[in-house]
Amino acid sequence: MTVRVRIAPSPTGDPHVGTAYIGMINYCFARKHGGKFVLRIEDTDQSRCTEASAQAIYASMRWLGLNYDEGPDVGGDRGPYVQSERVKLNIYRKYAEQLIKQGDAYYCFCTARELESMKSRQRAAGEPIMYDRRHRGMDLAEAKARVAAGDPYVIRLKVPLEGENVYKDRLRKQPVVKAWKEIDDQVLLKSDGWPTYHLAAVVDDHLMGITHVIRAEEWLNSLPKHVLLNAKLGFTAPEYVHVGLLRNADKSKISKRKNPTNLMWYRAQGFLPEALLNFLATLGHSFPDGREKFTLDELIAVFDLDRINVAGPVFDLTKLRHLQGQYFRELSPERMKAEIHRALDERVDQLLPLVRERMSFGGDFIAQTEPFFADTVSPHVDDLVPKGWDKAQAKAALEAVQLVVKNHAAAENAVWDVPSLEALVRALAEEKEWQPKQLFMTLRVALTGKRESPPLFDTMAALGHTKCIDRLGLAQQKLR
RNA sequence: GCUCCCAUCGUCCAGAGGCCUAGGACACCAGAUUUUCAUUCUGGCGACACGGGUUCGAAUCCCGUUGGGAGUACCA
Repeated sequence: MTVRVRIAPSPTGDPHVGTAYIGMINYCFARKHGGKFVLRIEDTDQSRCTEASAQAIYASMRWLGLNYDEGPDVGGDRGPYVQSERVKLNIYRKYAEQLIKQGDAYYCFCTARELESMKSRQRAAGEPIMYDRRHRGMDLAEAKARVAAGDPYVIRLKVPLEGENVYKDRLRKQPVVKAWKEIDDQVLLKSDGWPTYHLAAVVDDHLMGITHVIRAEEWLNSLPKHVLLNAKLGFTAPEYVHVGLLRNADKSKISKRKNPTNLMWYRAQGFLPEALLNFLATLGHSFPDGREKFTLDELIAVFDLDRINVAGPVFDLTKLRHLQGQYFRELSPERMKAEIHRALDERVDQLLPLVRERMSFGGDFIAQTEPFFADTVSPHVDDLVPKGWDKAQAKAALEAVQLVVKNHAAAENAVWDVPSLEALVRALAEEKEWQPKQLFMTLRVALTGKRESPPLFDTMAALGHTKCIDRLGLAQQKLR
């Protein structure tokens, strides 16, 4: 049996680091066993999925070097690899109807409102929250008549009422036991006629000849449904393996509020794909000889699915940065130069509008923008005190602005841009009855170390809040 | 609430009953090298969640407690 594995991301939002993590494991498993690695797009949620997001997934997998043998943009003979296209081929409905015919699924005509009140009643009563199966016993002829009459409906899976599902996940010591009565009669076909994840994934894994489904732990609870679905549909089920979820520092499931989860972010930041992949691989997997820096090919050589850790690892950028440094320093001069150019290009694009009018030669750019690149600036004390002000006043002004700006930066959805900064500082000047001319000069010197600079608020915006706050504080110390 | 999963330094990983006085990496601290910084090197700090079993012997097996996580959608 040749191994066939897949990743099946949903194209909602940015390509996710969790997809890369699971992708890496699947990729290694496939390569290790001379099998195939498939990418399938699961876009059965019509309201949330976008084509742009799918494109971003392809691009980021390619960037990482997680090259799939079959997928939407590379083809393959088990396609199409995008579920929305498969919906149009009527693939899923056929299986849902087969289940109806067999008596393993049924029509349900509950409205969203009905379901909602059912839920709130159960919550109030402290009961488990589940669909109460009110249409499960409906006569099939009657149900079909309602369907024919145009009543909106879904198709639900008939889950056994008693007994339990026992599944041996190769990563866990004990078999996973789950009582059927804990499991809902899952919707298989939605009222829009599209399949839910459960139906689509099981059907496609079968049709695409997937032998091992290696996925995140969040799916463990719905495993019995997938096992049942395979059995009722007469499929030989793939082996299901559940690996730990990536975590935030507080151990919750990794989220973009607490971590950079967007793969495009890493690319934009200049992280090297080798470093990211290496880092991801140290999460949950280890080399028998303890090595922690290795290439993808080296990893494949020793990869062992049974050595994957089930406990969800905390995703901590610190170690990634260390690895990134190692990889970066090993770059050939040519590649390093290319990386530098890339980083520089971005900064030039950002800063050019600020210095454009002050330029006479290309090289002027370096001197003009020096304060933006420097970690710190050293303003001259005399320059910090404009004509008509004394040291104490300049210091008080810097302190006030620093406070205002700090609060602004810490605010929930603050925008660090020119208009908001200008409004902020001008309002302060007005309140304190400070002349903008003098105030702005003090700020300019504090922020850039010079009496001449691009416009103040553009400077602040381009500098970013961390540097602004730091430099405002430093200047105050100079005035003591 | 209910169900399921998990549990070794701050973090990532090693440890498959005696090789464990628990090992490595990152981070942190100290020292050496470096004109400085970074790199590199050396050293230090630092964990088997708790309680019961099983066993001659438990980080390792079992049970319980506690803690954490996930699921509980016509989202995936």
